[in-house]
Amino acid sequence: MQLIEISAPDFDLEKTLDSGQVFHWERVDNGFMGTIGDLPIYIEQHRDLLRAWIADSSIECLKQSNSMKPAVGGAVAHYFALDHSLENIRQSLPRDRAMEAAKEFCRGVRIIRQPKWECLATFICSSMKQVAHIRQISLALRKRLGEKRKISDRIVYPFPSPERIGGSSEKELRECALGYRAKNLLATARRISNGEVDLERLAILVDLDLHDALCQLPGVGAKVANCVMLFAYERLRAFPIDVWIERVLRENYFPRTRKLNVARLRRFTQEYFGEHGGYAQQYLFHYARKNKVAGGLGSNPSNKCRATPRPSLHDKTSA
DNA sequence: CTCCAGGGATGAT
DNA sequence: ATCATCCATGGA
Repeated sequence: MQLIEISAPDFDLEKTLDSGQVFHWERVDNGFMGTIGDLPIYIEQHRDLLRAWIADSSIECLKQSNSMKPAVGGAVAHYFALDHSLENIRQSLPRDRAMEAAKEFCRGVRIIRQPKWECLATFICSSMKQVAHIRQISLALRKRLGEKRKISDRIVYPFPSPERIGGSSEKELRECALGYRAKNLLATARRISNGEVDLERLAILVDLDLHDALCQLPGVGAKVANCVMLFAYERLRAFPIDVWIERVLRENYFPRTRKLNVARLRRFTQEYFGEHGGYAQQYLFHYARKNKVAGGLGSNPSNKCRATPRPSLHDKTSA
């Protein structure tokens, strides 16, 4: 075991890992066990300091660079986006009532930089699933198809490659509780593993083109594309609209608008929340989910007393 | 038991 | 273009 310390002011590890953007970190002792890419790692936060432990076996793989600790420290800092100026980002967000409450609640929450395939695959599995179950699916996939790694006396499973998932079967994926999502995950994995699509190369595209390219993949629509853009492609303007966020937007910004199509909602989010809209979205999402409120008036998602049935979400418009 | 979940694809208006 | 329906599965 090797300890690396990283300075991390204005950062909340626990809230960040619990905010529904990443699904494979497990609470262990006073910290979290997980992986950054293929690197198994255990991380604790002590005020403005992160303490990360990696296995001695991981060090062998990194021996080529004679400066192993700075490399790992840099990888951790990059993954958690410790370079984002949350002060500037908060400053750039709107100052309405809902946003202010979310900002305060989400102090220290960062949009992390996830590996592209891991993020894409996980969000393909996320459709019509609660956060708890997405975590369960991620674990099942990693246990079933991932390569077992040891750190101290614990075992972790990095996310399996496109080749590994593409080389499995729909039946095997269904056994990971993916249901109808298995077909989509398999098809997308194969498009990537056979070289038809290169997720790294898509990074050169501008937002609109990246959004279109991602939506070509089976199981990827506007919402998942925006999640992947935000969490894996550093597109901080991307604003995924799921059922929670749709409720938040309706109740806070369009309290009594009858006909509010998704195109109009999307136009509003892009203009109103601006260049760091993804942060606004994540803060509003996490605040609403953790406090079981959409608006500030104690309304909640399981409210049975709404006058009209909640319209279904068809988020087809381009970002 | 019922209801719903960080939706997408498809087919009918 | 917009809307309805179906798709598996498990937590609440």
